[in-house]
Amino acid sequence: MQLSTPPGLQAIPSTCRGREVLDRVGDKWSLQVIAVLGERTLRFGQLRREIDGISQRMLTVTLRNLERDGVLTRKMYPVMPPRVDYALTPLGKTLLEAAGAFMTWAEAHVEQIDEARSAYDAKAESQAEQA
Amino acid sequence: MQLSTPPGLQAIPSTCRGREVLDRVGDKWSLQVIAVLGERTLRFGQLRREIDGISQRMLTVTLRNLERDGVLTRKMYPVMPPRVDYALTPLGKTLLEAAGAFMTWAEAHVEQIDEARSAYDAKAESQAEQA
DNA sequence: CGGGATCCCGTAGGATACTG
DNA sequence: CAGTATCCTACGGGATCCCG
Repeated sequence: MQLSTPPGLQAIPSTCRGREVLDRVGDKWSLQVIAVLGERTLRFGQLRREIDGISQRMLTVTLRNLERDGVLTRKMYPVMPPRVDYALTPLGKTLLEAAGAFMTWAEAHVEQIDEARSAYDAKAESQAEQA
Repeated sequence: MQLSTPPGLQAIPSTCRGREVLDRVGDKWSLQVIAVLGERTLRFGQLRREIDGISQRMLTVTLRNLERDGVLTRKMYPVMPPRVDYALTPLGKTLLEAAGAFMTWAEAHVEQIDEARSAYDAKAESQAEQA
């Protein structure tokens, strides 16, 4: 499946190793973690409080995966009580920018999507009552 | 959680209605459907054949969702055998471009991520055998 | 051909409890 | 504080069969 990019349209490279990346970063929490770490280095508990609704389990899992992918670093201080700092790597920062551009698109069009959704649902409903 | 965009880093707008969009388009098949439709209008069966591994069920639900969101149009011809054409809307084309930029980033860095992963796993393994 | 209806399963991810 | 360990459920998504 080779894409012959039509004029004016950027193709999604469909060798699609890119999907693997999306599988990793497209989950429920990764982008939000990356977003808040884009601001500054944070500790575990700070992340937990900044990211609304995340469980400590999912925060741990998400952080481990992103660390494994080289997106962020984990720095542990052997003190009591324990302290761990998380920060984006250079790779993570480029990811933030790339994803940010997409999320900006999403923000810009979410309203338009809502309208399309309402219109679709209204039409579907009016057709349902004909039965 | 308001983001004060640090210098040089594009923030992910964390009002994060954008997550809803990602929830929709970040699933297993949506981007691939959008990608192949970026080339040209296609019929159901053509889509099915172009997108490797998709089941007809998932193709149907994916198409319905994207139609509902105003990303693509569904045109039915009342003939026998049935014929249905799918095409991107203008909204869908802007989505393709935004997502394409992100996927391009993913393609560009997937190798770097693989390396990070290998390094991480190797280190984790060497630490495991110390126990 | 282009689906809808069912059945079924794996897994992402939430809640809770315990630990160094 | 920053996790790890279990348990449990909802749901994404595959396989299969049927229908206009």
